[in-house]
Amino acid sequence: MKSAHRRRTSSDQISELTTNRLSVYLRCLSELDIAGVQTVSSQSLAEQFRLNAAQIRKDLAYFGEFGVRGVGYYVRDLKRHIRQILGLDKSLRVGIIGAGNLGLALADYQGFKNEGFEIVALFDASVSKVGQQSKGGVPIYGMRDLKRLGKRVDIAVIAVPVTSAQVVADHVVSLGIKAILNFTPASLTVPPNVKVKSVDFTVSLESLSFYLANEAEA
Amino acid sequence: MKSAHRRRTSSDQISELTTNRLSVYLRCLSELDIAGVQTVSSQSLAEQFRLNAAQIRKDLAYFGEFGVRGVGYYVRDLKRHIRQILGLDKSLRVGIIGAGNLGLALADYQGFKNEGFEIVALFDASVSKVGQQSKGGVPIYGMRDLKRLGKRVDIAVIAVPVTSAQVVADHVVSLGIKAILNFTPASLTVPPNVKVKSVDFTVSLESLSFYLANEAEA
DNA sequence: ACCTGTGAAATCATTCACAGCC
DNA sequence: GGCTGTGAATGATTTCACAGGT
Repeated sequence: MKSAHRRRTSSDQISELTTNRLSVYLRCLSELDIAGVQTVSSQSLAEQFRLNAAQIRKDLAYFGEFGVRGVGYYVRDLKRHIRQILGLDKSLRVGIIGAGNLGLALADYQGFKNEGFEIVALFDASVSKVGQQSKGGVPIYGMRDLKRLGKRVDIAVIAVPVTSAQVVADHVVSLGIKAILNFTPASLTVPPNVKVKSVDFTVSLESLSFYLANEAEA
Repeated sequence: MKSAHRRRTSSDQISELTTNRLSVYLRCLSELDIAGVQTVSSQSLAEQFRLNAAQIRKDLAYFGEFGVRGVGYYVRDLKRHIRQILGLDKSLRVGIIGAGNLGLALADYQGFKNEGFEIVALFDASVSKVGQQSKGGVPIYGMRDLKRLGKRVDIAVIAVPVTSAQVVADHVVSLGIKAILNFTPASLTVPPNVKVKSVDFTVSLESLSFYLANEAEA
């Protein structure tokens, strides 16, 4: 092919399903790289997570032609490209709001540091927690300090009680933060230029409950 | 309509997107119930989470005709129905494997107890943790005890390091547990009659990173 | 007047299947 | 022979739009 590949413009909308899979591919590529594997085919990648090989090729093709016909993809190369696509080439700073059990656990979660996220701070409304730090050494600030330190935060993680979630979200938005990872079950309202991703444990558990009640006739 | 509604049989496959939304509707209905609201229309439910009203009606219609034309849905009634559909009318027992930061945080997470899940135990391989308990009082057992107590567990939550995730999953499956909530980034392999739901924090964060890098030109 | 339940249409996502290249 | 990139086909999900009931 004569590089008829049209560079993706920002008006093309990439599905979130695609970007989620890119994350998964990336993790797999990192493992392959560590294992010293040089090249990988969409076929063998697909087998790792019961996915369709064409889907992997298509996901990648949105962003460029990274493969070599007859060979597959060069692991290092593809890894580098995906990191760049996902914006992981520059380190992102994460602030966690809510230093309860969950917030503290997230602050020390190793998976984040690995891919270049930097947990810069915890914030909590409780005076007794301010000045403390997580086991892993992430300092806890008061909510007042959020205004001052917010400029240093690219992604806000909300791990407060559900009743304060919207207030916290509003605050975070007012500081110009454009990305929120929401661990509360609240359905947050934010302006259109702010992105919220929600992780809802209860929904996940209830989905399993449904399965047990309806489809697990084993 | 003359109740031409065909009862759903177990061979109909309900999409997971639908069951996830049922969870969300349920939470909303609980709030409305507490607020003393008696009836609600699909329209007003839809506005709460920027969803389409027809979608809500369709989700519910898979399971029966719960609404009243011209009126909407009776909040209590619908709440009871959804709880039954999701299997939440019987209390489910949850065992958490891995008593690290995350496992301990999950054990004490209030959201679970609220909808009738019972966290019966934590399990950990570290001898020093066995015999301890979470702040909220969930006891920590050794991995050996899993065999004995596994019969009392309907849903296994995996919150161990990624390297042991598959081993733990195999173990859990061998005990006859049919539902797993996986908090590790591992892509678990299980028999077809076992359901795995995965919560992957890194994927969520990276999805936000992609947004910041590509679509946040605000 | 208002609201549900549901076919039909539209949209979105995945998979197939094959030309083109190594 | 093996593998990518991609149009075309299929499948899944959402939305529209309206008949029918209160």
